[in-house]
Amino acid sequence: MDAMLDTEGKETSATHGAYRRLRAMILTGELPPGQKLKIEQLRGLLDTGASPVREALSLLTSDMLVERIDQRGFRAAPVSKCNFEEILLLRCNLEETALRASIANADSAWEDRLVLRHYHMKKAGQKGAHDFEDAHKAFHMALLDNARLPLLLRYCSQLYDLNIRYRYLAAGVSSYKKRDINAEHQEILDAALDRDAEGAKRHLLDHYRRTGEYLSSQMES
Amino acid sequence: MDAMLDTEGKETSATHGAYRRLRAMILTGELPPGQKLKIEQLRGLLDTGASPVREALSLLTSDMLVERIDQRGFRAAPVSKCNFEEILLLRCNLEETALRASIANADSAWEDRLVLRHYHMKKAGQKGAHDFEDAHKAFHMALLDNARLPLLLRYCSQLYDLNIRYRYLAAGVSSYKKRDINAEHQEILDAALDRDAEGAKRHLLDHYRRTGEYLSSQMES
DNA sequence: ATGTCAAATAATATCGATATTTTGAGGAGA
DNA sequence: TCTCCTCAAAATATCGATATTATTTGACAT
Repeated sequence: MDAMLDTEGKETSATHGAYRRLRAMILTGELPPGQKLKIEQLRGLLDTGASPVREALSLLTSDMLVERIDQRGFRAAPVSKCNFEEILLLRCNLEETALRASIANADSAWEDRLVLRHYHMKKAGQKGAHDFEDAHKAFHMALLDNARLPLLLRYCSQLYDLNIRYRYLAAGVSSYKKRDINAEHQEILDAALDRDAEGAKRHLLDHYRRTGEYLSSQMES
Repeated sequence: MDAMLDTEGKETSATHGAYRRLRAMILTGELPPGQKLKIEQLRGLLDTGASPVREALSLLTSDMLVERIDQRGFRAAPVSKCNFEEILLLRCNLEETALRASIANADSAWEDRLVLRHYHMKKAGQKGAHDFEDAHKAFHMALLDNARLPLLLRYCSQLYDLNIRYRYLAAGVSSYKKRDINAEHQEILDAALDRDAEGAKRHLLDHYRRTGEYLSSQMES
């Protein structure tokens, strides 16, 4: 009998809502690396109870976006060049494995999915849409998810998120899009559709390493 | 002024205590795969409040030992041959990377650590000590931790735990120790001390694959 | 006899409050 | 003047209770 105030009604549970919002704030840098995350402060910011905030922070700990310190609460995960380079290294390693397995399982349903994801990403990119990030991730995950290796996919997804956090922190998404990544994505897509594992892997890793060099160069802080 | 009842006093926080105990119960199979984990039931079992139990389950979700279902609570992660094989695959991939990086950074301090861990493991194994598992994991992690890649190490540790869960579920620890793993460990250690990356990797992966075949054969259920 | 709907039951998710721990400041002693 | 101890203030961790949500039971209609 609480008057059904949730007219927006998007979130199923307060915990999940807090999780998504905090996650977005950390990924975009709105909550800067290393910042102390006080329950009370966040409780006010998200206007919800302390329990959902606390549980959301716990969940973010698994994603390595939040660190828990002894009995002293939580803080946003710190960043470092070392950490960034490790993320890049692991992504190259794991995504190569996943991509090869995906291509090994290739079928026409997967090809259809790839083409669609790529199309949606291009469309979102042209409109400068807010959901380009989501479409971009969906395309990259679609490249990998035909491997049918859920643990591996989970790790790739985690590392992907950690990486775009660095992209946001370095310069925001705009400068990233200045480079012609359309051509790079097209190359990856074409190779995957040709079931050319070696070529797809090369294009994909080049794609990541190029972004990596760009970000690394901006990170002399 | 609560009379200082915690004479055992090992646990720093109720949450962490609940986490460790639940983790152990899931790894050993005391809480079988797929079982519904009701808060009330666990609250009684660990005699603590509902909040620590809830938070511990959240943390275990990150370790992929517990699954969260919609708004219907938690359950112990299910097992399958597929899942086991994926764990084995990822371990081989990730541990090879970590081991090579560890050896590339080799120094005498690391060698000392390795020798000590190996000695402790052997000692615990001879006595049939309860803490053989801990020593075994410590040795394997010591092989990898000189890579100084914390994310990678974390993944390896997670996968290690998921793997010993299958070992417990298949037969308990006893039958595993029947095989002569001492020789295998010695080969790995010697190759690592020789800074022979290729040999160490071969012995390590053989070690895992042999265990994997043994467990796979027992898993026609 | 069976399928469907509704009420009862059980479990979860959330809230408000308390107790414990940590942090910081200020004062006493060296 | 510096160090260490004590006390106050703030934040966290935990508990008990409530409201919300799912599940089951049972009755009724088909």
